[in-house]
Amino acid sequence: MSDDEPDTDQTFHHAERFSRARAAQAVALLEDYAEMIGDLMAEAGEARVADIAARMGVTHPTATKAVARLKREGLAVSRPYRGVFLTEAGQTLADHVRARHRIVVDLLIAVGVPTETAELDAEGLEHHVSTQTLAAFKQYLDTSRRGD
Amino acid sequence: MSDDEPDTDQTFHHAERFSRARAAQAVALLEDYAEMIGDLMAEAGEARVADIAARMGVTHPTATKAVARLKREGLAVSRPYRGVFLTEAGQTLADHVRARHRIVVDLLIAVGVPTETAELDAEGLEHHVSTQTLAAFKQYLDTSRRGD
DNA sequence: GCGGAAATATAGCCTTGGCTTCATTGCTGT
DNA sequence: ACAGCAATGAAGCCAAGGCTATATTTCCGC
Ligand SMILES: [Mn+2]
Ligand SMILES: [Mn+2]
Ligand SMILES: [Mn+2]
Ligand SMILES: [Mn+2]
Repeated sequence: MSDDEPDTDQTFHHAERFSRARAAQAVALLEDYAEMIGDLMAEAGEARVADIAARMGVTHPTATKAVARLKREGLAVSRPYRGVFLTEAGQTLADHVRARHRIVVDLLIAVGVPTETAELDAEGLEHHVSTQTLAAFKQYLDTSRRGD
Repeated sequence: MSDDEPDTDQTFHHAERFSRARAAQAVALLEDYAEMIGDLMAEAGEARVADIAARMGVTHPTATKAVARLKREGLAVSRPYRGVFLTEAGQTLADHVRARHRIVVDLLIAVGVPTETAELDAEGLEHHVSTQTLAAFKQYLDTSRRGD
């Protein structure tokens, strides 16, 4: 700084903000994989690595690596050459993520975003929506549905 | 899949969505650094690595590496032991990112998110807001400001 | 002018999350 | 029963983005 630091606390707030965004991003992949594995189990009865990879738009080894991380974090289990299954914790996460995803899409649509665009943007957006923001979204959808 | 692939195109749409989210994330850091360097130049007349690192909440070598990537992408220039400067392209990006950031914060507040929370979440959210969504946000803010 | 402190650069390490290539296993049809 | 193909696993490469530790340069006060 050119002068004697009149903005030390502002700098701190900036740092805090970026730090939170990085933290959110760090769990984004786990969230998406958990949600998707839950979807596949519900739709097809099982979640195979090949299906996971296809839906994520990545190669099988990449999906396998992600599954390994899920297992390490206690969110999934799997036996060699068998499918992938969510643990209790994984299922809970999947359900939460799915619900949040839907609310984010609905809010985007409610404020005028085209449906297709809302679906696309929500996939990245959702991971940065805090519980407070999610609550505000719910409230908004509720009151705007009621009184129109 | 258990049966003969009735959802091939749905799988494709999923993959497309995740692919877009990954692409957005890949440029998020460049966007934040560009915006911040622009801010520092406007506020202090120059952007030093130490200040950039402090605001990003990161160590100096990390900031230096990010600046190296900015230079590689043609968004910034710098001479050893001197400050960092945005190129024409970098300045354009910074301005665009700053404007988008503000609109995202404003929209969050407009739908009922507490101000402080809006500031925090926007830092991560913004990078996944497409031009279509941004346009919808602008429109919403405009009409809700006009007719209340 | 110079010496010490602060800023900057450099080197090297780690994890994440992509990829390709190749080995191994499972499944399925004849 | 088994041959061959599909699915999975294993190994190893790369870039991004974080870190620590150390070297170098600049700057400022005296
Ligand atoms: Mn997502
Ligand atoms: Mn999602
Ligand atoms: Mn940001
Ligand atoms: Mn921002």
